[in-house]
Amino acid sequence: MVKITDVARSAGVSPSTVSYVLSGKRSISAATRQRVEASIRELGYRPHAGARALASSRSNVVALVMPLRSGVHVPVQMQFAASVVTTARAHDHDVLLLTQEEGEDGLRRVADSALVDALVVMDVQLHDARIPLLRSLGLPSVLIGFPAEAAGLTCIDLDFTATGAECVSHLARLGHRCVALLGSPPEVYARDTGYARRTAAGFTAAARRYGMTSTVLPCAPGAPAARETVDRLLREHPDLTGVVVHNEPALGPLLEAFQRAGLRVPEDLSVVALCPDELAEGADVPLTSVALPAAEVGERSVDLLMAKLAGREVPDATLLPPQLTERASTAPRAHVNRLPTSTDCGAR
Amino acid sequence: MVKITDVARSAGVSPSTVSYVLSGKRSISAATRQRVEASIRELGYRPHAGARALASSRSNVVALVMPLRSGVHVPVQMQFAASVVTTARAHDHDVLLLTQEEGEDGLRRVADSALVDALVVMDVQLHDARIPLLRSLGLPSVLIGFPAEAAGLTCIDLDFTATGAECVSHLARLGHRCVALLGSPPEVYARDTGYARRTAAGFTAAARRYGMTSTVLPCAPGAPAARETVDRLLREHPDLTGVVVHNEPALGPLLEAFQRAGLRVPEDLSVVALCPDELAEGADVPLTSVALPAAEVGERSVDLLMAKLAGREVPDATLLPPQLTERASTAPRAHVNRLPTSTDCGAR
DNA sequence: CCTTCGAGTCGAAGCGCTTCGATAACGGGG
DNA sequence: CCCCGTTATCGAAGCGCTTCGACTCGAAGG
Repeated sequence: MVKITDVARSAGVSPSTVSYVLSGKRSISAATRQRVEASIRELGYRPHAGARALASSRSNVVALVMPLRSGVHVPVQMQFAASVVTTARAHDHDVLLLTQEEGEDGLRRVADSALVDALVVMDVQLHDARIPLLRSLGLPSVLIGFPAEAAGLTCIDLDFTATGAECVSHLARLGHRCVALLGSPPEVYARDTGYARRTAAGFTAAARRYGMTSTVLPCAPGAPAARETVDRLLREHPDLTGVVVHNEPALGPLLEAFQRAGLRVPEDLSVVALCPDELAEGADVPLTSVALPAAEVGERSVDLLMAKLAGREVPDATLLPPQLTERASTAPRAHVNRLPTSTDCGAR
Repeated sequence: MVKITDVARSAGVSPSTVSYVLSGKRSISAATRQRVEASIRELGYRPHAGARALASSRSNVVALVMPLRSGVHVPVQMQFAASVVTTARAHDHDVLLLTQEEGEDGLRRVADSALVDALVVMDVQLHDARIPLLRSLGLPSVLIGFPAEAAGLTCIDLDFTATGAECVSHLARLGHRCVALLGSPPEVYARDTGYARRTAAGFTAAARRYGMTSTVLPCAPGAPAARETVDRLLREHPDLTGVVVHNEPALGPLLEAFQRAGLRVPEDLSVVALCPDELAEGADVPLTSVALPAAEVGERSVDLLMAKLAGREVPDATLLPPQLTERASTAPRAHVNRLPTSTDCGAR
């Protein structure tokens, strides 16, 4: 193994000079720098990560805590992870993979042993047991998702409130007057998930602004439940012409249930989905949708982390604006003129 | 930060004794051990990973090289990753996540900087550029998949030859006499993928053993290509009653094409798929299938790695036996008595 | 002309841990 | 009773790097 003293000898300088060439923390004359860099290349020198971590108390590794078997759409998670790794590498950091199951002990372990400098925690719940720990750990961290008590923590996610609103706007621009949000199963609203409520809030508020009739209906998984939900919806709102579906597993069954109820998409019913683009594109009628921008979330979270590591101030909350992609499942409300303001709707 | 000298002082022993309690590399009296362990717990001591790595030249981290954006079924990759992380943790190791894109430089980097002790490399191609590097790196590694020149490398994968054979056996037991393997697109066979050929070889050999008529047909992705393949297959083999599909993206289109051609599954045609269980279960007619045992591959690869790290000898090749799960898509050939040997077919 | 300052370099002191003798205490065989 | 082999423990020497203070040298300022 070639070490810093070998490089130093070969370049005719002291080890500390080599170190300063590498870190840039002190000025080095151009001539020396070049000699050192040549020696490094020639010898194929790579600093020993452990030694470096010990001396500098920086490991240049960030932990990524992933829900490795959860229900969240897995390709989206992958995209996120890929983006985290790529961005971290761009900042000269590596990524240590932790599973959700390791839990609080795992976080404490990697933090206390100085294995990592910082943490990215995915899939944060409203009342997440890890929150107090993260506060006390003394390592910079970024959370994907917003817990109930987010003050002092750095959190990032899609802006679900704006997403709910954006879907309504889109339908409003198409002339729809009566819309519904088909959301997660009831237990999700009750449970620890902030995004469901925020979407609903944005949806409802926007509908009120537009003077539209709106409902929010939870929807259990499974085809029978979907049929039931649809039946009830159409019974209670016979003039419904637009729905927003924020429930990935129920999406297919719901669409089928609408079809079975005699509604064609988009002629009789416009549908906006909150789901990955692949899913929206793959549907029988390609769906107008808002996707979770996983790659961007990953990149931004690492950027935030690096800023914190550099001692810079970062905002507590980062909300990414929704991007609605118009596809075939939404159309102007039949027999109604499009509103005069109707324009392109955000598909970029 | 609490360090080993703190523990030593608190327990009234020397730092080296604490170290030996932790590592078990020298005998320690029960009394001393207990005092030390109590101090460790009391102070919440965690060895500094960097210091440990420096002194012991062991980082207790393994690298996992993943194709983070590839075409392989993503949930299967996730399952694999989860299994690797969990198993590694059980051996007191952590997992560093690398992307395929980091390539050879990435491997060299983490190896030379002693960031990791060992490597798990997924998605190994027949002529993988990383093979020579892995040989020269001096770190233990395990490859998922078999390169052309595997001698001296530790490789593990599903036994695709046996898989091809097992599918044929299943069909044979059901009385089928004329079968086809619908495989990957032509370029995959030409290109760098060992498993496609091995499946085909096992398939063909088994068919010969059973005295069956058999064909292997590549299949391009997309519905039109699927229809074309099916048309050709039925034209050339009018008495075909069983097919094995080893091509995940083409699976749906192929099934549709068969239906369109007037063949009902399983009444007119028995279908065996090589695909994840979820996909097989989710099909209109649940498919008899052989799944890639991702969790087991992950666990076994880490076990192999740990054995190598411990200096034990391990087999070069580990081939996991296929597990065929019988579902609704295969049935006895119509108007033909089941073979007398017909029994339960391997669904466990 | 002497001081001051910054740029550039070096030497040495650790960072927290492991590990290799060395040492001591203690039985047991000759 | 002495020597030897265990067993249990300690002290010290690093592991390879970063970083801090100190030093030198030349240029700029008074």
